[in-house]
Amino acid sequence: MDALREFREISLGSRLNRMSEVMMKETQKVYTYYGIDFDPYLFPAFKIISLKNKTTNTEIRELLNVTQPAITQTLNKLLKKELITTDSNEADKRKKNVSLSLKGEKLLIKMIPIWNVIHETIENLTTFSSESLVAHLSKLEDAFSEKSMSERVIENMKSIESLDITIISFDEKYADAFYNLNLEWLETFFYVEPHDKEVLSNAKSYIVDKGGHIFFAKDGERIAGTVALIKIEDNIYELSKMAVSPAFRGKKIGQKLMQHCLDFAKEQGFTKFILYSNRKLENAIYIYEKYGFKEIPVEEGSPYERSNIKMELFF
Amino acid sequence: MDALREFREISLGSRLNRMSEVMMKETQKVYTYYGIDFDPYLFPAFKIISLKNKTTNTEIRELLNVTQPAITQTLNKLLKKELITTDSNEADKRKKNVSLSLKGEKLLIKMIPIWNVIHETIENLTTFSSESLVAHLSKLEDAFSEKSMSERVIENMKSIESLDITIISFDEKYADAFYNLNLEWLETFFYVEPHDKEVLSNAKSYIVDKGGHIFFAKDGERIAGTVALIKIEDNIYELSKMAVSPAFRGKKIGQKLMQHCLDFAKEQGFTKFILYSNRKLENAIYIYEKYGFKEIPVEEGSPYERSNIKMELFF
DNA sequence: ATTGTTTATATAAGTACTTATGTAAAAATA
DNA sequence: TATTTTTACATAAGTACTTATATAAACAAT
Repeated sequence: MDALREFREISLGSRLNRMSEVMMKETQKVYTYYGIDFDPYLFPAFKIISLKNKTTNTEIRELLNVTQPAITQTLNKLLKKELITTDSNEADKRKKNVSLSLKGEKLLIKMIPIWNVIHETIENLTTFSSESLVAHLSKLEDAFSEKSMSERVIENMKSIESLDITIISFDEKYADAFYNLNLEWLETFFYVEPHDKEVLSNAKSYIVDKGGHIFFAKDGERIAGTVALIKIEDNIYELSKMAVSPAFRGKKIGQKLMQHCLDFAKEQGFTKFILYSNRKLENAIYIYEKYGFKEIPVEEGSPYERSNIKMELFF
Repeated sequence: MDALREFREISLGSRLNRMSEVMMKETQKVYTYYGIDFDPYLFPAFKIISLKNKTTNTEIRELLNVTQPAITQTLNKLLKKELITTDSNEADKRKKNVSLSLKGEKLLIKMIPIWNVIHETIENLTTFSSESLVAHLSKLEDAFSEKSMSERVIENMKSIESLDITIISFDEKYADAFYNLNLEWLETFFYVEPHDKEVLSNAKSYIVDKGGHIFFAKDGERIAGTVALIKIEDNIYELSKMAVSPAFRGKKIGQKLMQHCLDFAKEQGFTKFILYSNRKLENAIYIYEKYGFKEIPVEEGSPYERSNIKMELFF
């Protein structure tokens, strides 16, 4: 029995604190495993310094919404580890410029792939439809008690290294995989409409035969994920039906499929991608933006009930 | 701009920690507003002690999943505030029994309605459909930056104090309300036994069909509270199953229900009410005494495990 | 019965924040 | 221009946890 869970919303503060500590400790384990001398508590400040190139105590404080002494102490720890350098600002002698040191930049390069996998691992465990914050927390706690966060991250790191992902075009023998992957994804987030099943179970006639393309990410003979490019008009395609198998989540399959679509588009001389999504899917939209998609107005009578955002990307 | 939000899942640990601190600080403000000398960090341990009646360091530690020294330190703080008492366990001298002190029980009674409103306030803000944990967190942060948690709680406390209550007799359509109100009440103070659920979910056959009565306090269409008169013998009834919805506490719903029962008893020519309660429920007992109930010895084999006081009132 | 192990609690020291306050430079004001 | 106020950062002390370790009682093994 877990009292903080039983108490639900009234003990949310204590429970968030406990979860925070678990995550910090687990992140520390990952760093230790990869022989990295870094402290998860230093992450937010270190990340900001790496992004800003040159910054100050006050600027970091404003970005993180913590107190100024907290930043001073954090910077002192980073200085002690020789990960940053400071010099006094000539224009305003009260200020102290903060930048990454050479050692800091080297560490950054080592940590970025780990951060990416941590991000994907947590995203994978916390992205699903839920009716309350405590339910989301419970699911994450359950996942971590089944297999710890550090174990999951290390496992994902390894499988990313050992996976041999190849991207192939549509083949009728993978039609079932296309249906199952997409249905699983749809059911996680939306109510599946009959039309969805109709399209997914007749992918060839609805997509390929109409000038579109379907790709699969394969690891050996296992299908890891899929994506479709639906022809809108010459050289304009809709990016759609992207789904990654639960067993392959947190392993950058989505990025690989996306990258393949972008490469394919350039090779074929496409001029534009569009896509429809839902604002609820914050994480997905965040990734689309990272690849350069920009939001545009949704037209009247858009093809999907559940879509309330449209994006485009020009090549 | 808020960097922890921008960093999304990768800074989830730091972000949970920040949110936890906000909630603790805001809860402290609510206690201060109501002149209550209590510390939100003590809540989980205090709540467990109040539920368990008699417990130990190790038992609390197991329920909260923190380290044992954390509990020792928390108990020391509660002792210093004189909210708990300890005595050594005779059967096992390593153990220390922990219970609420009289002062602790009095504070508990004062805090319960506040906890209920805090619970409802947070529940209202965190119960909605969302696709990811960070989206849920963002929504809560947005809500708190628009109007702080303490302001919301105090506002809710006040709005509860302006209602139009009417009393009605049992109706099958309110059977669920009868069950939920009583269960919620039981869970606040005791561990619920299977027999409780059996009676509560079959109120008509256990109470009404055996010559008893059930009343509800309504505010518009919202059920605010309930009470039952269980027939013991002709003209002698047990006052029982009184429960007030958390959202309606602190508005004298209990007194209104009690007054209705007394009026009803005189009208019907009843000769006596009896009731069973627990000494922990000081406020309730105080109110019973105000209405003229006098304590009498509890008979052997009284119907409720948790009862340690019996009272009667002649008309 | 003796000895080693486990259990229940306490104590000490460390950490990552906090609040409170100090100091020097810059900006505002009179 | 002189004085006051604000800003940028540092330092000190407190807090709510943690890990490491101590102590005494209970239990298990021989």
